[in-house]
Amino acid sequence: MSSTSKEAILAAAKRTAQAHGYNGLNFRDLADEVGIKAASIYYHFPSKADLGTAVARRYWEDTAAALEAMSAETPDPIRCLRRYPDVFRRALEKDNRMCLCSIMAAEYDDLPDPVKREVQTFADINVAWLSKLLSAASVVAPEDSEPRGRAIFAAIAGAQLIARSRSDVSLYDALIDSYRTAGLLPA
Amino acid sequence: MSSTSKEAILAAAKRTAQAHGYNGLNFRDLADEVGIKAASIYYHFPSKADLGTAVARRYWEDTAAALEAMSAETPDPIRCLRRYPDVFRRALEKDNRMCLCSIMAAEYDDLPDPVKREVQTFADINVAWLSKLLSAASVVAPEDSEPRGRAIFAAIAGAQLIARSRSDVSLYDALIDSYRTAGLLPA
DNA sequence: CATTGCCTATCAAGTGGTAGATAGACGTTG
DNA sequence: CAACGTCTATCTACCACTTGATAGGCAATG
Repeated sequence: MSSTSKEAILAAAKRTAQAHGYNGLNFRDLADEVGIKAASIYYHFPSKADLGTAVARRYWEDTAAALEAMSAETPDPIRCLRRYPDVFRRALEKDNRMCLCSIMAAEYDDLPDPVKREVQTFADINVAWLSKLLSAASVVAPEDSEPRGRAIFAAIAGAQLIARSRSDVSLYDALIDSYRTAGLLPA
Repeated sequence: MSSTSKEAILAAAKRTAQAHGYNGLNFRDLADEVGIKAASIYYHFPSKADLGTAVARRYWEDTAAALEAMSAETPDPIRCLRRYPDVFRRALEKDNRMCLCSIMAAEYDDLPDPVKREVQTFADINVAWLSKLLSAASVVAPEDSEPRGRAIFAAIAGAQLIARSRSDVSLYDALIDSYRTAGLLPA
């Protein structure tokens, strides 16, 4: 079997990065968690930048798959859109973590360029998914679906950020609720 | 005059932290920027945690003053609320920086407790100011003004975060625009 | 016997923090 | 006035530790 280690490294790095960001990643702790030595990580990832890129790419790939699964499972676009905030809620539930790409957006200046690109792709796939469903649900005019999708994505990222700064998932719920009341999210 | 250095350190630390966060602060670079030696910073701030706390406190104090000035200058609450997003826009204009407290919210797990408290206070004063004006402007029912204030604050923080990840101020403007269209912000 | 996957050992750079010295300003006191 | 002690603000010189990264070796597998 080729490298179960590689997958384990990716998984551990993802968890750590969701709590401490790209800068919070370090090879020693990562290796400890996986059960190998720090130097061995270099066998699988030639540099920290490569590891960071792989983690961020895997993250949006997984998210894209999860979103596709969600819209397959819930064909009604309005009901499906209603479930979208749950995706971001789950990170908070799991030890007050964040969306990997939000935390990396905050570190933007310190990110290697390839990592930046993956972070942007994450935003792109979210906005694309949202705007497709907004369009399908006729929540907004088709030409407004992309800006609205972007707005929803940004607002939810913000809600997660603020809720995290209080370690309070219920604050996240309250914010999503307010977005609905205000008309940003379909009620 | 007692320590112009202390003020210079605070100012430099604020600038750096708005781009690289609390973890991005380091005494050598800070000292270089101010024109003193790293060890000398310890004369003014006994530890990095103390420096971070002082920076964050100063930040919300300045913000509170700016918000008060704004509502004094623009008595009409609706017009004043319209100006609120400008406060966060200015950070992006200045070399793609962020609100200090948003970037620190992302680093939440690595923050000393006193710093966390200052970060939360920043959110508090913003929400209080917003909900006061929302109430005065009768945008929402008085009992809904606080949740709505929170929602606006979170959404704007999110817009700043996303715009930063693209180094694109015009994206921020577009997001604020969408918030207005959607009804989150008074149009 | 070459490749795979991991190891030990080490490095250079950078980190927050400490110890102790110094130079000048200031006020008090003989 | 001059000598003294003290306070302020800074310095030089370290230290212990962490970081990403490299070199080279070792055992198993096919």
